[in-house]
Amino acid sequence: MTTIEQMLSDWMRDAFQRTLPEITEGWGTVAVVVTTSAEFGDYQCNQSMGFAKLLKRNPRQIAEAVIKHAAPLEAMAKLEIAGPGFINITLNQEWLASRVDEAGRDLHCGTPQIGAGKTVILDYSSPNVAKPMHIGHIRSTVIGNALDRLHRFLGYRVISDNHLGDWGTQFGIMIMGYRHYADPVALEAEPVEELERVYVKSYERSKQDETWLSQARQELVKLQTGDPDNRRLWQQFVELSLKEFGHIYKRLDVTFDLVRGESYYNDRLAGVVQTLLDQGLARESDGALVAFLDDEKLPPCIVKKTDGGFNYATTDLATIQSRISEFNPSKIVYVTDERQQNHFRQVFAVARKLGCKTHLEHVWFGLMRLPEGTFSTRQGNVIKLEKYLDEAEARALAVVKESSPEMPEARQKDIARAAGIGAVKYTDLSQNPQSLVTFTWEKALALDGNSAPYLQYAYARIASVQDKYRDLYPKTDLETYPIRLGEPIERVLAIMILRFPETVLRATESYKPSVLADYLYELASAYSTFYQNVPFIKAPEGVRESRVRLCTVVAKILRQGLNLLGIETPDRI
RNA sequence: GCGCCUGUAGCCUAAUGGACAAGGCAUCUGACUUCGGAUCAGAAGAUUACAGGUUCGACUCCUGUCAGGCGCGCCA
Repeated sequence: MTTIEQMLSDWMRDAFQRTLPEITEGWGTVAVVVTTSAEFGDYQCNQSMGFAKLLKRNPRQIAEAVIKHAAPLEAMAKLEIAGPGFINITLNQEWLASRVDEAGRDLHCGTPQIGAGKTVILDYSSPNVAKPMHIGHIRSTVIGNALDRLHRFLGYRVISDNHLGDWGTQFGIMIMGYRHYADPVALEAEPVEELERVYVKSYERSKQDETWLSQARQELVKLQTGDPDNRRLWQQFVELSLKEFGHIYKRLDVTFDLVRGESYYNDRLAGVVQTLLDQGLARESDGALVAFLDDEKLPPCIVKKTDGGFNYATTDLATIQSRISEFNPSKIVYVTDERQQNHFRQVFAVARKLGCKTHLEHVWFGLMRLPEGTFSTRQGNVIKLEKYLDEAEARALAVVKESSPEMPEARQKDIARAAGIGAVKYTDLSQNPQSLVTFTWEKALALDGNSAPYLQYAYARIASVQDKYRDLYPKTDLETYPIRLGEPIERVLAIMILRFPETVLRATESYKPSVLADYLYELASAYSTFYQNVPFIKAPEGVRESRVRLCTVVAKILRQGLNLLGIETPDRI
């Protein structure tokens, strides 16, 4: 299966090549794109202007010649030239209807399986052990998970890996804090909260108390050299943290294929540094071992500290090495906040010097802030993720109770959960990840307008149309009626349906789930117009069945699309 | 100081170098004795931070300025 955009682009390129044989290169730029406005048809090609410049010819004449040379195409209803030389394509009505029919039957709604046979590793979420997840973790988790689902949908073999921060120097401080300050009762009730509390307390003390600090360092060394007591403590921190993270991942419907913390790669660190030394890629500088990079703009990358310890760059290099040898991926994708851009540029540069051929991609997103400034533990304005999700569900529940007071409470809660969590996810997925985000409750948990509940609502209404139809016509086989696109809005819907595959591809290739979210909103919006203005159950036979079938395909796309974003689609809302 | 990123109606956000800059919130008008009103139809709201440049064509690319964010060898 190929997308319409792809098919039309190939066809158009062929027409251009026959028209302008004197041009020998640059054919890759010939492409057909969705029109900017419906008045220009369905798809457009802007290439005439580009070649006109090159050949010093009139772009409209080129466009006319191209149309003459174009091979006949079943899908085509109309080819027109407009403005300075745009070639506008209008698709054939019957052909559209048959493609909608096909998309409705296809397992992937017509999306090509471009990932078949390829492996991709997705590294996202990655919270630190012994610290509760806060609102800053939501973006990596939600965006990473959407990319995860998108890749799987395209046929990739995906290995999602939660690369926990479980091996830093903070564990010396942590162990000291735990031994001296931990409250067994609090530890029982809210383990990770308590771990964070004792960590902060121990950290504060280490800043004033030299003895404390050096004891912490010793505890760290003991841990890293395998001291059984410290090892057991550390193990406990990890387990407690994982248990609590697990609750959140369950609420967010996020699962990982691997949960390997930094500690997993500990044994490989020395080897990585040795390789760098052997290959002359790292050398001693101010007592540390440093890899210098060719790019002037990148600072050198420290791979071994003066105290002999390794740092996160070393770990990431070892991780890459390990992942490649174990999984042989075609790419590795990291989803983190913007602050790590330099770090990954460094690591990728060193990895390539070491001969890494795997495509390495850092997908970064803007930090979340408050209107009054940054989140910080010290100011105590950090919002815990658990609380954020609770608030989202509570707000949604209030709306459900208002609009469906007769509904059983358990049901109300289910819907509130789907809508609340959906809203939270949609907030992060519907905008360009790289923009700066200023957090407000009102914005993050909006339930109207361009939001998850709007899409869920559209879906639920379709589900109810289908139910109603089955009640009224239990014996009719819908499939025996053809899809017909009579009303303009039906045609709009058909075109929207057929754009799903190319949208999924673009969202994945640009690592922007927002591209898909945008599309789904437009689709739901078109559907709402259709729903509100065109009768279907009440339409005459034939038209009625065609419209119900169209609804079914829209429902399928909405469901699939929202699923790719990790957003539930309840049948009632 | 250097580097990376961001600047689009009152607010929040769209727009693979293409046609008149697209939506949502808030505001104002309309639409339920008819398939679900968390909806729909419509109105109003913009010198795309500023100044240059490249281009047939710039929110988009280049240069400079201003404002904000983030980062700048031994924390991850």
